[in-house]
Amino acid sequence: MAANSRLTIATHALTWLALAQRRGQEVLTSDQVAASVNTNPVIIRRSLGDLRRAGLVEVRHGAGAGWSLARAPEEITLLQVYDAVGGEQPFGLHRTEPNLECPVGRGIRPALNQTYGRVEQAIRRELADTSIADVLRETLTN
Amino acid sequence: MAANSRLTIATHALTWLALAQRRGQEVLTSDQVAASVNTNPVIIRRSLGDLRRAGLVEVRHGAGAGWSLARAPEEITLLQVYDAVGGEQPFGLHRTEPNLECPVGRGIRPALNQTYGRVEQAIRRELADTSIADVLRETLTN
DNA sequence: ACGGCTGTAACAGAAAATGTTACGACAAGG
DNA sequence: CCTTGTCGTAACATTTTCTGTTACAGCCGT
Repeated sequence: MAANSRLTIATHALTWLALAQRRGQEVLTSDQVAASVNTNPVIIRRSLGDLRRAGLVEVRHGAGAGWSLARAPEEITLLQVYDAVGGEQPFGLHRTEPNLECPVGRGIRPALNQTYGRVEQAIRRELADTSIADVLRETLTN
Repeated sequence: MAANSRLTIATHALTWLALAQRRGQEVLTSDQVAASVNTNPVIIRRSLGDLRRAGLVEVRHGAGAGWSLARAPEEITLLQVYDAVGGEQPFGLHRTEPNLECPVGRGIRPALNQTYGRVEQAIRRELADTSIADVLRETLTN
């Protein structure tokens, strides 16, 4: 299984920003976030860069720079994060085009796209139901 | 995106077996299935081997060997296929353990597991709603 | 102007999925 | 019982993707 962890990394960063904000810390640097996630600061800058383009976080440059949430944790859903970091399809179609001379090879891709589309919608519904505030609350109770 | 195509390959093979069966062809060899999927016969043997272990297909050895469905196409759901081929999680957790000295690093994995578990259940519900017979019908209308 | 931090390119490394070759095991049919 | 065609699986090659790392230019408070 090659599941990527981008949604996890981004959610972790946002949750950490939310907690820091609540504690009165205005901004966090990518080094500080990286220390919590336990990875390289560049990974964090890439991830938070995606979130900035989606309008979920703000960045300050220059001396005393760093990241902060662009809106309240209750207003950020995991679906927004998923879209921001480039949501991936759970299932891939054929890597090489199937044999179009076979009736199954010809028609199966649209048929599967239909089913896979329903799965994707189900995923989106679940992700839309969870906010960063929810994740932070759950995180602190564990 | 690294989505793997195992569910797609397995479903394609089953759909092709279902159509062949309806046409009166008792068994298909892995070469014949591979020709429709447009891949290597070994890939098909591996995939159908998973399905055989799950009781979804039967195999005949020796001369005149090949594969056939072990039950009616209406009785095979994509959820069974998903489980047979080793369903993968849509989202991965951190690759390296987060910093456990940080409250977020300590509690976020169980929190995310909870949300990711709900997503997984939603996926399973959708897959359970589609059978190979459904896929075959959709495939032939396209 | 200085210093600290972001933004991004470029490359290295690792991991996973897929594709390929090869060969032993097996069973139907002569 | 021997031939023939196919499965089962190991071993390896290839491709792709994700992650990690280094490096450096750009920005902006102080």
